[in-house]
Amino acid sequence: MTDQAPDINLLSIETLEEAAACLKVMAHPVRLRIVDILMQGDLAVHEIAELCDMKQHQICEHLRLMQNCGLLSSRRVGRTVHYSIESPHLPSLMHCIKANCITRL
Amino acid sequence: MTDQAPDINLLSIETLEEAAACLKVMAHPVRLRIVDILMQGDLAVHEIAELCDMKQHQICEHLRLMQNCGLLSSRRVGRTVHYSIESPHLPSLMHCIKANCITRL
DNA sequence: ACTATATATCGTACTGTTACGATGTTTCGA
DNA sequence: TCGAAACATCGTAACAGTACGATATATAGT
Repeated sequence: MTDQAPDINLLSIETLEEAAACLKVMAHPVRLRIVDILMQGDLAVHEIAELCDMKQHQICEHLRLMQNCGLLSSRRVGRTVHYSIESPHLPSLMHCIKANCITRL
Repeated sequence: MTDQAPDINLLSIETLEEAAACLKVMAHPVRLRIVDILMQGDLAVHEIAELCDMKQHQICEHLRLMQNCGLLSSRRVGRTVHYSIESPHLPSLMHCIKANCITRL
């Protein structure tokens, strides 16, 4: 005989997958740094690349990934493209990550 | 000539990687469900597996992963093993995830 | 028009994650 | 001590994420 599992409120599969997908996007050191940088002001791709000490095309891909999720937005300024925080949730999420994911969660 | 990147406070690589590793662990729908369940009370592996509608050995691996990170702890009770939240940061992180990663971040 | 700068994309190789069946270990009760 | 239940681990196959060089597109200045 198997004991019955207790009654518990479950989040729906869709909700869980949505949250997991969001966390997956944030679960990369370079993308965390990009968000942290953009929270201090909008910047062009080559400036972000310089601050991250990485090739531009790598930064591009991380930016594209985050833009596709609605986390970031971009606007062209002459030859450069400036990225900025788009999601209003992103700063509070970032603060929470700093508060809870660092020095051994 | 390349314009200089502005002066900006950067989180260290170690900090970023630590935070990313923590997020990676949470970035899975089943593991989110397990944490959500355990926040409502400690349970045995087979009960968690039943609630998640998954095989025991899959749940075991997710539990082990989270226990190895210090997120969960376990104690044996007769034939069963009960898992519980170990990290004091986990509940607040979970609340933040629910608040900021759902319905399109 | 031509060139240099800035950004974006593509194909591919590499690496890590996840699922799954099979097998091993621990504990309880007959 | 034997069998069943509960939990854990292993090997492997499938899959996703990442990095990298090469290449493409867009813009400004000459």
